[in-house]
Amino acid sequence: MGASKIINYSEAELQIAKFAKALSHPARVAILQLLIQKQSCICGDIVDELPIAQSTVSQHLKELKQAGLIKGNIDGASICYCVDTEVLQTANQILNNVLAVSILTPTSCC
Amino acid sequence: MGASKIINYSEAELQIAKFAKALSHPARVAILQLLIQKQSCICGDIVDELPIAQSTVSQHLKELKQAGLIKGNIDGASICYCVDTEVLQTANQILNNVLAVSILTPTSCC
DNA sequence: CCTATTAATCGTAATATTGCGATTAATATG
DNA sequence: CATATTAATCGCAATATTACGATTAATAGG
Repeated sequence: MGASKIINYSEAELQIAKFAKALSHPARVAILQLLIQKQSCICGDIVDELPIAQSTVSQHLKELKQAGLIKGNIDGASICYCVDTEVLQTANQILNNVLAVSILTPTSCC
Repeated sequence: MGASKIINYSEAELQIAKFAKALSHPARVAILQLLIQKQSCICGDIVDELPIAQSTVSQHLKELKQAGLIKGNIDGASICYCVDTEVLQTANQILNNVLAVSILTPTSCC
């Protein structure tokens, strides 16, 4: 079955998987980077910057939004997207927590 | 098409996407955590710890291995898996680099 | 040599993702 | 009001992922 089994995963595990999934496609990483690099929010400029169709970009933005990584504000006819800094920091922290143990104990055995 | 378009993504973008994809499933996050928590490498114990079939666990391990996050050493009949600490640190650093700009500029606009 | 044990791989089915064109809804502008 | 512009959504096709049982290959132990 394609669906992931409904198993008792911890909140942290689910959170990490959710954030990771959002970043699991280079196009979404590129979009996120664009949103970060531009100081002010860019809107549909992403379509011009990347060689991807408008509908596809919109879909990727939707996924980034659902993962909570970005926010969108209506601004006239266009929509202004930008990064949710707090969420990004939180995501980074959760990941750091998971990796922390491994960083503390350099080489385990292999 | 399900395949991602072959587009000029940067090395960093592709790396992040690759690592993120490896962590984009809670089962793989759980497996990675198990490998980190146990000081010594555990082998097939993962199957006992998680409510997932052996073949499925093997598949997840393969993906973590292909992403370069874990290593596997043959140890008799069983195989000893463990985390590649250096790679994890590198992955974390690359991610931090991407998020750094966003953390420096707190709220952009929305 | 025979038999467990361990873990990879194969085959298959169900579902998810990706990508795009076309359409739609909403706001701006003349 | 008519018309552009912007971005979401729908529908579809191609492909990827997930999960599992069954099988296979390899080693350990008697």
